[in-house]
Order: sequence, then structure tokens, then C-alpha cells
Amino acid sequence: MKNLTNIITLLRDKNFRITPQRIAIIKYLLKTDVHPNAEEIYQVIQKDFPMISMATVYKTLDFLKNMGILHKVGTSNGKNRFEANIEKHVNMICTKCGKIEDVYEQIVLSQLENEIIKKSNYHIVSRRIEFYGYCKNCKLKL
Amino acid sequence: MKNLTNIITLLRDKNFRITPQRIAIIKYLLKTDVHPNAEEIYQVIQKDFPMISMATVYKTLDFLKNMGILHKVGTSNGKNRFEANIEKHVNMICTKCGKIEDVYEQIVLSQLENEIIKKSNYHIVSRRIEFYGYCKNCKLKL
DNA sequence: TTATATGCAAACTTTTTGCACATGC
DNA sequence: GCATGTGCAAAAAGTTTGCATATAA
Repeated sequence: MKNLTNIITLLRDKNFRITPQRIAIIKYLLKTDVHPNAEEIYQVIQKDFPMISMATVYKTLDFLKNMGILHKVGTSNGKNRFEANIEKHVNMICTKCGKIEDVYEQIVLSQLENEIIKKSNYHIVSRRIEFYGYCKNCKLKL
Repeated sequence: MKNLTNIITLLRDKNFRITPQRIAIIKYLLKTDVHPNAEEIYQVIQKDFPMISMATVYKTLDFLKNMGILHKVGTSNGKNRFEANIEKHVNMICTKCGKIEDVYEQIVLSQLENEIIKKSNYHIVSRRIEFYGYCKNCKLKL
């Protein structure tokens, strides 16, 4: 499990700088359970850093992605969403409102992975599992 | 299983027009096993319809999406991908040589989907399952 | 015939980039 | 002090929209 201290140590070890903007974005992404897009992250961080720019938000998110600290998840509405949780899980993406929820299903997921390894003979290092559909709220309005 | 005749009948029944551009896009999406983006669809259709515009491609894709004939899948590179063949399968992506293989695992995949539906309460319409790693050949050279 | 679809160009939205200034170490 | 990060503004990239023309039914 990743926490702020781990990440700061990681950045320090690799000689990247610990800036207040980076800390604020990391802290927010670690504590939130929604999968915010860049605009939403900007709105939140702006409360503490009124001078922050979208460019910095995007650059920081890209930097953190390259550090393996977060994942960038594409959506069909054109706005990418970001998540710091990189544990094995499934993303549920609502094709109507764009909301993303995490679902954990270790047992069947591991079973699937084992079957796939058997059939493909691949050495798997990561996975991206996304189900698209209508969330609880949106399916009521169909 | 969807085929061209079904779709033409569906459009005719709903009083939408059967245009050569629409037919060409539907035919291509039905026969391809990649998940093309708008630009790739445009390139292919352009061979037979040099006058077709991106606007028509986008309008047609949006129209077909609303008809339930295809799905629009967001990606983190900003380009949406479109798929008409919605069979359940897993994409194996080799991070070394870039090869993509389809693996079918109906039983465990259905089991996973059922568990996920139970836990999330989503109405699922499509799925994207990608495993990243080293293929048979590339893992030998590690 | 006539309502719908196409194609062009312009607009819009999200993301990226270049560069001068600021700042962490 | 110096290399790295930030913020501004402009550019790029993907998608959508308005409108005149073309066309399926």
C-alpha cells in the first residue's frame, strides 16, 4: 500500500524535487475514492494554491504516471481520469455519467489470470480491466 | 450476433436512411478484429469514398452508438476507439514486441462478470480486459 | 418531393509545449 | 548557484457544430 511517506522517499531517492504542488496533488489523489479528472483536481488544489495552473496539474499528473504512482484512465467523453490506487481491481465505468468505481474481486480475478496465463503462456506484469455500462443511478433513467 | 442485414433492417424500421457511407462504416466495423479509432476508420473508408469527411465519420459513429450497434471506448491517449464485435475476450499485449493476442475464456470471464455485477450493481454493456507482459517468445529473451 | 444525411469550415474542449521566471536542494 | 519545476500563453489534437448542398425514399 502506497502512502505519502513512501512516495516522498521515492522522489527524494531519484533526485526529483518535493514541491508543495506535487505534495498537494499526491495527497488529494491518495485520500480520494473518486477518480477525478484534471479539471476536478485543479479545482481542489486551487483552494490551497490559488496560483497553480492547469499546465502544472497536467505536468505533475504525467510525472506521477511515469513514476508509477498513479494510473491514467481514458473515458469516452474525452476527459482522462486519474487514480492512485494501483492494487488489483476492476474499473466500472459509467458510459452515461462517466463515473468510475473500483470493485475488488481477488478470487475470480486471480483465477482468470491463471487461466489466461495457461492459455497464452504470457508472463504478465500488469493488467487493465474495465467494465462499461450504466451505473446504479443512470440505469434507472434509461 | 449482429450482421449487416439485421442492422439494415433495424435502420429501415426506424426510418433512418441507408447511405453508402453508413454501410461502408458498418461493414468495416463488423469485419475488423482491431478496435479502430475515428482516424483509422476514416483512412479505410476513404479508399472507397474519397469525398467522405471526418465530420461524417464522427456523426455516423455517434449515430451507430445511439442505435446500440457499436460501443465507444475511451483511451488514455485521447483517441476514442470503436467496436462492433462485442464478444467476450481478453487482450494479451506484449510490452516488448507489441504483439496483441486475443484469448477466449468464457467460463471464468462470465464468472468474473457475474461477481462484478453483484458487487457493483452496474448494467454492463461492454468490457475491456487487457493483460500486459511478455509473450512466449519475448519472455525467453529476458 | 422533401426530410434527412453529407461535407466543408469554423468552433470548441482537453491536453501539450515553449519559454521566462521562480524555487528546492 | 544551478538544475529542475512552475505558470503563462499559445499551439496541438480530437471532436462537435452550423449551414448550404446533395440525396435516399
